[in-house]
Parts: sequence; C-alpha cells; structure tokens
Amino acid sequence: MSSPPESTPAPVPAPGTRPRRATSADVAREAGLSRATVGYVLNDVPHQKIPEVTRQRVRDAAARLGYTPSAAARSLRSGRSDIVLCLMPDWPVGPSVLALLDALSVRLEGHGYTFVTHHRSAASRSLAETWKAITPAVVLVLDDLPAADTAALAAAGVRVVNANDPTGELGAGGLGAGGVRIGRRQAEHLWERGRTRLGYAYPDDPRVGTFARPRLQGVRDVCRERGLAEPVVVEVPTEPEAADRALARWRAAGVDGLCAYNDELAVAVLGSAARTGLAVPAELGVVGVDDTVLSRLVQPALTTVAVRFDRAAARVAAVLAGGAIGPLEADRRSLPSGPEDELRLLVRRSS
Amino acid sequence: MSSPPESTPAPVPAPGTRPRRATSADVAREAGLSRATVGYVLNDVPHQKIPEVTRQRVRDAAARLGYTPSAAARSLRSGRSDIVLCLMPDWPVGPSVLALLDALSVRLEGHGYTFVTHHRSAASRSLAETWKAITPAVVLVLDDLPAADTAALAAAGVRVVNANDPTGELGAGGLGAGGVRIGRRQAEHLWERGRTRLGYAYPDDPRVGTFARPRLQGVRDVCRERGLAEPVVVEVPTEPEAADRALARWRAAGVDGLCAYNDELAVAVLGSAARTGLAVPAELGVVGVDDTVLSRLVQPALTTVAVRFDRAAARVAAVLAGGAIGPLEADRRSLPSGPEDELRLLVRRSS
DNA sequence: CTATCGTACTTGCACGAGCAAGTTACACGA
DNA sequence: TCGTGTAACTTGCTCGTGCAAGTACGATAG
Repeated sequence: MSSPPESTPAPVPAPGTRPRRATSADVAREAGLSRATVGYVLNDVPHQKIPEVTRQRVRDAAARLGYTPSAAARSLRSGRSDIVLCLMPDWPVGPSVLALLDALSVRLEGHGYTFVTHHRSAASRSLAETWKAITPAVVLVLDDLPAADTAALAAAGVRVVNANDPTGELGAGGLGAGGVRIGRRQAEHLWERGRTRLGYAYPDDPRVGTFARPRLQGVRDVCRERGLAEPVVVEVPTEPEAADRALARWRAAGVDGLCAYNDELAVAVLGSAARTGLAVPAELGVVGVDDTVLSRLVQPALTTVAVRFDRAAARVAAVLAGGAIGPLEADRRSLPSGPEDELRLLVRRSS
Repeated sequence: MSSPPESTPAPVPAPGTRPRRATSADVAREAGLSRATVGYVLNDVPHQKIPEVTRQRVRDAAARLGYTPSAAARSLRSGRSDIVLCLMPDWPVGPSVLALLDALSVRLEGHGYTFVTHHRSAASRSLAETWKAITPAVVLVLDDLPAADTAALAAAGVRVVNANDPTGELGAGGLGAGGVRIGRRQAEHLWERGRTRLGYAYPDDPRVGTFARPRLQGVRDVCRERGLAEPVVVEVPTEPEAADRALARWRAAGVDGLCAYNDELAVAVLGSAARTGLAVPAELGVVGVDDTVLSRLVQPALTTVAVRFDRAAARVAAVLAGGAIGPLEADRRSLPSGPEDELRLLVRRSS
C-alpha cells in the first residue's frame, strides 16, 4: 500500500507474523527495564521504591505498545478472574431484569469487575461446564440453582450469591424476596383506593414461581393485616380465552381489585375486561408490575409497581464487590439504600 | 486426623487450606503416571499409543478427584479461550433477541464453546477493557461497533462477527439485514390483502436505527415493485398522545395498511385506533414484528412477523463455530437453512 | 578503609496446561 | 548377541503474570 511513509500510527506487526498482543516483557524491553519493575509500576505495588522518572518511562512504553495485561495469565496466577457471572434463568426475563443487568454492569465496572451473563436453557449442558470455562470471581444466581451445582461451586471456592434467597448475602431485600414488598405495595394501593375484595393473577409458567410466590405472599399478608378475605388466586395462561375465564371467576367472587404478577398478565386482563364490557377502573382496579413500555400504551393506562433498578443495582453491586461475608446488619447499614426505596408505584388510570 | 482410614469418599481438603481444584498433576499422581500422559488421554490427542488400560486408569483418577481443566491455564497456553462473547447493544432488546441468545447458547455449546453476553450501556467503560478481561475466541456484535474497537479487536486476533453487516461473514441473511426481508414480508402481506397505501411506524429511539432502517427499506422496496406510492413514515414515540398524532397523519394520507417497527409500536397504534374509533382491520390493517406474548392478547389480536430463531441460531452458530472465513457462497450452501426459512408470518385479526 | 544502609532495581519461581522431543523397555529378526 | 523398531511412556520447555527474595551500587558512618 502506498500510504505516506512518515507515519506509523497503528502498531504494524511484522509481516507474516500474526498479530500478537504486547506482553509485559515487551514493555520491559521497550523501557530498558526488567519485567518485575514493569509489573510493580503498572500494578502500583506499594513498598517498592521506584522513582517517578522510571515509573513514567514504564507507563510511556506501555502506552506506546498498547499493552494490556493478559486476563488468562493474570487469573492463572491469582487463581481467580475479575469476572462476575450472572446465570440467567431459562424462563423469559422481562425488561426490568434487563435494566438491572445494565445497571449492575456499570456498577461492577466501577469496582473493577467485568459483568457477564449466561443464558442457560433447559437444553443446556451441565452448569459445571460453563463456570469452569470462565472461573468467575462471583456467580450471581437469579433463580434457584441445583444443589449439586451450588456445592460444586462452593467446593471450587467460587462465591455464589443467590438473588432470591432471603437468607443469603443479599439479605431479605434481595431481588426476589423484595417480591414480598412488591405484592404488598400492589395490595395496599388497592386497599387505599377502597377495594375490599382482592384477586391475584398468577402466572401459569411454573418456572417463574420463584418470583411469583413471594409477590403473592405480599398480597396475602396485606389482606390478613387489613382484615380482608384471602385473595382469589387464579392461574392465568397468556391466552385471551384463559384471561376471559379468569376474569369470570373473579367477577363471580366479587373481586374489585386485582394484582397481576406482571404487566403482561395485567394487560391480558385489561383486554378481557374490554371485550366483556367490564369497566376498569370503575368496577375493577388493576395493578401490574414492571412498568413496561406497554403499560403506558394500553387503554386504560396501567397502574404498576416499578423496581428502581438503579438503586437495587447499587446495593447488589456493593455486596458482590464487597466480597467479605460480614454481619448482615452492619453491612446493610452501610449500603447506599435500603430495599424500601427500591420500589415505586406508578399510579395511572387502571386503578 | 482421626478420620476412618478406609474411606475417603469426598476429596476432603486438609483443614486450614482453602479448597483447591484438582490439577492435571494431581490426576497424574493419583494415577501413577506423568502429567503429559494425563493430558494426552484427557484431550484424546491422536498419534499417541496409549493402551486402553492406562486410559481408563487416567479417566478413573480424574473422575475420583473431580478434575476439570483450568480455563485460565488452557487459554494462556492456547492463546484463546473457548468463549464467544456477545456484545449487547445499549438499547432495549426485545424478547425475540433473548430467544436468539438462548438458541445460540445451546448451539454453540454443541460446538464446545461457551456463550456469554455482555450488556454495555452508554455509561460503560471502554469496550477494550471488557474483551481484554475475557479474551474471547469470537465476538458477536449485535449493533454497530466503534471503528476503533473493531480495529483493536482485529489487531489482537479476535474474530469479530457483526450480525448487522450484510457484507460480513454472516452474509446478507445476517440478523439485521434479514430486516429487509422482515419489512418485505409485512408489506407484501398487506398488499395481498388489498391494501394500497402503506404507512410505516418508525421507532423514535435513534439507537435502534440499525434494525429499523433495513426493515423500512424492505417496505419501500415492495411499494416500488408493486407500483404503490412511497410509504408514509412517521416516527412514533411510545406514548399514547404520540400514537394519536401519528394515526391522524396516516388517516389524512389515506393509509389503509400499516407496518410497525415492532409489536410494541403496533400495539400503541392499535390502542390509538380503539380510542379514536378507527376500525381495525376494516379501515386499517396493522402488522407488527416479534410475536410478543402481548400480540396475542391485544384486541384485535395482532398479525406479526416472527423470526424463527431456532433456525437463525443454527446458521449463526455454524458461522461462529466454523472459524474459517471461507468463500461465502460455498459456506452458505452447506448451512442448515437459508435466511428465507427464518421468517414466519402469523396472520391474526389486525390485518 | 571497611561496615552498614537504603535505593533501585533484577533474578527466578510459581500458576496449570499443551505438546515436541526424548527416553525406556521390550519384542523380533538376523 | 546385537541391532532395530515400536509401544508406552516421561522430560522439559512454553504461554504471561505476580511477587518473594536477591543483588548492585552509591552514600554515609565509624
């Protein structure tokens, strides 16, 4: 190629040799120093007397060669990588979970970790294969993990944080156990609006049980505290006819306030109500969960409980990065926010 | 230690020492062989004459110790890991993309790879930091990548596959360029139903442009081929009022068939139509994209174009795992399916 | 003129796996 | 009895880092 001769902006590799990343040895050679010195400078190792001139020499050389340490070598040496692996459940995750991932990613990067997710489906090979191919520092589990896998991870010295375990490191505010709070918020809102007979739209997908159970529990708790009857729980598959049948059952039971597992189910009910001529919110108040885009678009706009993932992420990231499994109470006091601030009720027309 | 002498079922680590994974050296010691032999047996290295008895001895020892190779050491030695890193865009991904991830994950596992995704948002640190912390074998990019990052990856010998680049390894059937086909399918369906004036609901989020542009192009192409007027393109934010305004513009232009960028926008329009008393499908046919759960629930049920991700995943996985950047045409002929089979039109009530 | 000390480095091993090249041990043929 | 061949291994180097322990050198003290 006939490019101008005087400029070599990119590090052009010797022709024939395939591109090789610069190593710390390359940097050492470039700087006229030993590998060790380079390591000390670049890792800011304390108690090493290295004058600023030399430090700069090293940093310049590193910059010139575009040096970045090899993750493989580093984690071979140190025994663990700086990767946080999030195991995604095999059930469909909603947009809220995605928002959490984004937020977590940013937070953990701030702590020097790399956040990565693995979607495993039922057809996936053994989980062990996966984490062994990565050796993460921490594994964040969103749903439940087979006991065998948990044990294997623990045996290998990998920290496992389960977002749904109220007794785990994340404490009761963990993501799923926060589900109790979500249910409470829905029910309390309906109660405040004068609804006296509550219904619950429960998902028919057994895989989301980990999330659904605590939410329903929250609704139950509120009913008991407020002296209302037990909520009328109906499992609702996401099909129009199913929603119609469910709605019929709630009407028969005199339900005037409905908590749905998520916005999707809430919308199914809303559609059914429109079809069968049931007035929302006049005859039935409906509250969803997630604040999906959709919840603003439907008629009437859906009242919904949103999780403030920016705050939740900060808390989770702090725990993940904290490492030390200290006394929970002390930990929680120092955390950026409590689980209480992490919910927000968006009151729209449907309630 | 006073443990029963005859039984050591679980590999009990010496008390005080933190659990350490078994290495191939441990296996060698256990089997009474050298490390090299262990390596040859476990990796099934050809041209090594190792009798079946010995092989079994090694495998037994490995099983007894629960040995699994260290990914770090392996990728230090070989220069690359068996990880395929998928860079998720910072815009909200729909359920269809998630399905693709699941399918890809399964497929790539079949090829011995581990599939992992990284959600990067605008606030993320430089991409370079991320891939250097992982050294993946291949990077699958869903949206566009800054040229600097592409160059850096290439320079480090990491293969980059861009799902949206029609000129890339995935060929014109890549995921986004398949978008042209999606748009075509929507428009052709409406044309077949006798619609003569088409509109397009374009997303207002600039980040999804990579996906939206080819879809709109497909609609345009069909209009030209069928002798219809240019489609009336309106940018629709996902707010009810915006949908109302957009609908008014289409009505004014005499639009009787509407292609929406995705189901979400289609639903917004449907809601608007219901509110303003426009009959769907009598006065306006609407076609979405994605086959979200929602599309079956709304009134009227939404006609939509679904991507058959099982098939798309098979093709993408084959390219990712294939490695060799061979002649595209030859490659494509041997692939499990062509991009044409990967779309499915689900005709429901809205058209 | 040596002993001591602190600075500014370097030498060298370890991490765990892959693999080329070398080494045994034994069988078979001349 | 001595090659010669081959099956069945082992030795030893390599990948790139981190870090403990060593060393060279100049300055100062005795």
